Parts: sequence; C-alpha cells; structure tokens
Amino acid sequence: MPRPAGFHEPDILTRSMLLFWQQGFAATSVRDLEQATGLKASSLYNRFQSKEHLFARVLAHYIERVVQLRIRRYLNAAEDPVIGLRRFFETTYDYIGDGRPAMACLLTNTALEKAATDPPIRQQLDQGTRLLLQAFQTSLEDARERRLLPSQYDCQRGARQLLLCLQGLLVDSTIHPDPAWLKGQVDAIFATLPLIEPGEMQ
Amino acid sequence: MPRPAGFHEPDILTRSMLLFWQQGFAATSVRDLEQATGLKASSLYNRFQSKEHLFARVLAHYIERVVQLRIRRYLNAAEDPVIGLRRFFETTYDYIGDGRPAMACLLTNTALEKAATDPPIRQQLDQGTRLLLQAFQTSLEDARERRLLPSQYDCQRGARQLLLCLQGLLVDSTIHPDPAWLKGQVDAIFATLPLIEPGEMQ
DNA sequence: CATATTTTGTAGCGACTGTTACAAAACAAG
DNA sequence: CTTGTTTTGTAACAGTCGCTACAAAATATG
Repeated sequence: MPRPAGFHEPDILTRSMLLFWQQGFAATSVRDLEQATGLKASSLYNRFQSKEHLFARVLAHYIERVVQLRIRRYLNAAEDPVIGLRRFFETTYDYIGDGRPAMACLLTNTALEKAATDPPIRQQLDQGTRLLLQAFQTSLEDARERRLLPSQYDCQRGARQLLLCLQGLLVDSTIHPDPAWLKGQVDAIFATLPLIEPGEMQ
Repeated sequence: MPRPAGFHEPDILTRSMLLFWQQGFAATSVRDLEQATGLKASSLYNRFQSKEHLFARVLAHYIERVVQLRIRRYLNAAEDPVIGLRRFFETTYDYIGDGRPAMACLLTNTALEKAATDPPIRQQLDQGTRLLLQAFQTSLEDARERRLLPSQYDCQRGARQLLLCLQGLLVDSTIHPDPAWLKGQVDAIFATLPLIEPGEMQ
C-alpha cells in the first residue's frame, strides 16, 4: 500500500556521516544535509525524528562501517599482530594531504564536542572505544602467544595504553597534518612496546 | 582625553575563556559572551574586532594563564620530576565531579573543532603543544640526570610520547568522566616509563 | 565649563537555525 | 480505476546568529 521510499538508507547515513565527520555536529546544518543527501528536510524529518536522532544513527553507522571495518582489515586479518597494529595506527591519517580538512575520527570529534550532552551519544562513544580496546587486547595477546612480547606482559593495560595513544594521535593529526611527523609519533608509540627481537629469542 | 574603558581586559578574557572552554567556539554565542562579561556586543566589537579575533586572544590567554601556570606549578616546582609529571597528568581531570560538564583542554577541544579553519588559530595550538613538549622533555632530562631513568633513555621521544598520552587522556576524560578510571589510565601511561627502582641502583 | 574622544546602550540589520503544516504526487492493494 | 498510505515539495514559522549604525553618556584635557 504505502509508497516506497525513494532512497537507500545506508547511503543517506554515509553521506550524512561524511558531513558530520568533516564539520562537526553543530556546524552541519539541515540545509547541508539536504544538499548532501538529495533529500528535502521534510523527508529527513519523516524518516529520522530530528537532527540529533539522525546523528545518533550516523554514529552507529560509523562504528559499524568504519571502526569495525578497520578492525577487521588491519587487526583481524593481519598475519603478524604487531604489524597489524602498526598498520592500524598509520592508516588513521591516510586521508591527510591535498589540503583536505583534517577529519580525525568521528567518535573522538564527538567526544570533545558533545560528550556532556545526552546519554545515548555517550553510550555510542563508549561502545566504540570498548570495541577498539578489545581488538587491541586481542592483538596483543596474539603477539604474546607468538612470543613477540614477554610472557608476563599485561595485555589489558597495554591495550588501554594503545587506545590512549590512538586518541592522542588523532588530536595531533589535526594540529600537525604532516604525515612525516605523525609517522614519528607512531614510532614513538611502538617504541614503548617491550618487543622481543628475533635475535633475543632463546 | 578619552573615556577610559569600564572593564578589566584580562578579566573579560578569563570569563570568555571559561565559556569557550565549556561550550566550544561554535556553541558560544555573542549573547552568551555579553552575559558572561557584562559587556554589550558593541563594546566587545569595539575592543576586539570579531568573535574570531576574541577567540584568538582567548587562546593566547589560556596558554599564558592555564598552561604556563600548570607547567610552573607541577613541573618546574617539583622536587622529584617524575612525581611532578604524575601530578601534572592527574590534575588534568580535577574538575570532574558534581555533574559539571567535561572541559578537557581548550587547546585540544579547539584542535578537533576548528583546526581546519584559519592559520592563526593553528599557530596558537602549535605553540601550546610545543610548550608542553619542551616542559615534558626538561622533566625527563632532569629525571635522567638523577638516574631515575636509564642514561640512554631518549627524552625527546619520551616527551612526544607523553604529550600524545596527555591528549588521549583529555579525550578519554570526556568519554569516561570517572576519576578512578582515569587514574588507572595515568598508571598505564607511567608504567611504560623505564623507571629505575631505588633498589636497582648500582 | 567647554571640548574632544571614547565607550556605552538601543535597536535592528539580513542571514541562517531547526522544525513543521499542508497539499501535491507517487505508488501498492482492492 | 479507486482507495489508502506514504513520501515528497513548497513555504514558512519563530528564534537565533554575528554584527553594526547611531546617538547618548562619560570623562580626561584645555
């Protein structure tokens, strides 16, 4: 009976996501969203209840389509867990160059822009970070089992440390959008891992 | 000859600073600034050219009055440089509690909200971070001279690592405004420092 | 006091904000 | 086709945005 919607919802979420990601929540107007999605405001408000509700959906979309994808691609699929972790970190600033605006991470941006506001948003942020934390810990445990890390290495604490550094790296990537500098930052991060060199194995 | 200004400029900057700090640049309106400073918009625009110019002045004020003060109080004045560093990190989330909104750091907030905009702002952010970087390095070098760190410890790299962790901690403090959790994060940060225990000294 | 200079308060500019009422258009089922 | 339901497009709402023109008030100098 009903007239079917003339658009693809995941597509709308992706297009909105890119806007929020680049400009932030407050700086993205409904008119911007209209233009990016090709939908009129009435359609957007018909499908999603408000700009805030749309944003919450976009956050979930980001976790699903960006964070999870990166975890699978760089961490779960890596042959060497340490190399996988390194690739994960180095690809956080891949987008830099050509004078494009710094984008960092939608979750991080949101944390500093809207954390104090409503609980559903903070819950999404918490879920995203827990996802990363768990993935890091798994990689570290994998590395420990392969004797790339000392047997007494605390992987849970290491994962927290890595997450902290990742968030710091994202901040730094907006202040210093310079791949060479950021590469050095990643080197500094991984220099603190008590990696066992192949020659050290007994 | 001229009529003197009926207000104290540093006071205006401090009051504006608190607003930008809590709400961000975009979310702080000129009307908010009027109310917080007690000045009418015409006076604000007479003294400062625009909201953007005022914000740039506020950033410099923040570096001078908050960052420098904290460096002097916790790092320069510390008897033990490592304890000083620890105090510096632990006091970043002192404001948390009583349901107050998360404030993190004005520089960090600005980096993720406005980094892509105008160069003068980014220059301020760069100066603030370089200030911190230098202070961290000095503390680490002090610690190395006192044989709290190995003689071959790379203090420059350590300082970059610490700055990264600080920025990460600031992000985390908005997602998890829980002093106990944050204390654990600081512990994880300092656990990576290759500190020489007193008993290990030869 | 008179004058020159600056700071205020009032009022309002045009543009933009998120949101909505309402009717026209599009479609699936009968 | 008709009916029922949903999605669209148009237009506009009240409110806020950054900002400014202008005159009144205030004050250090002469």
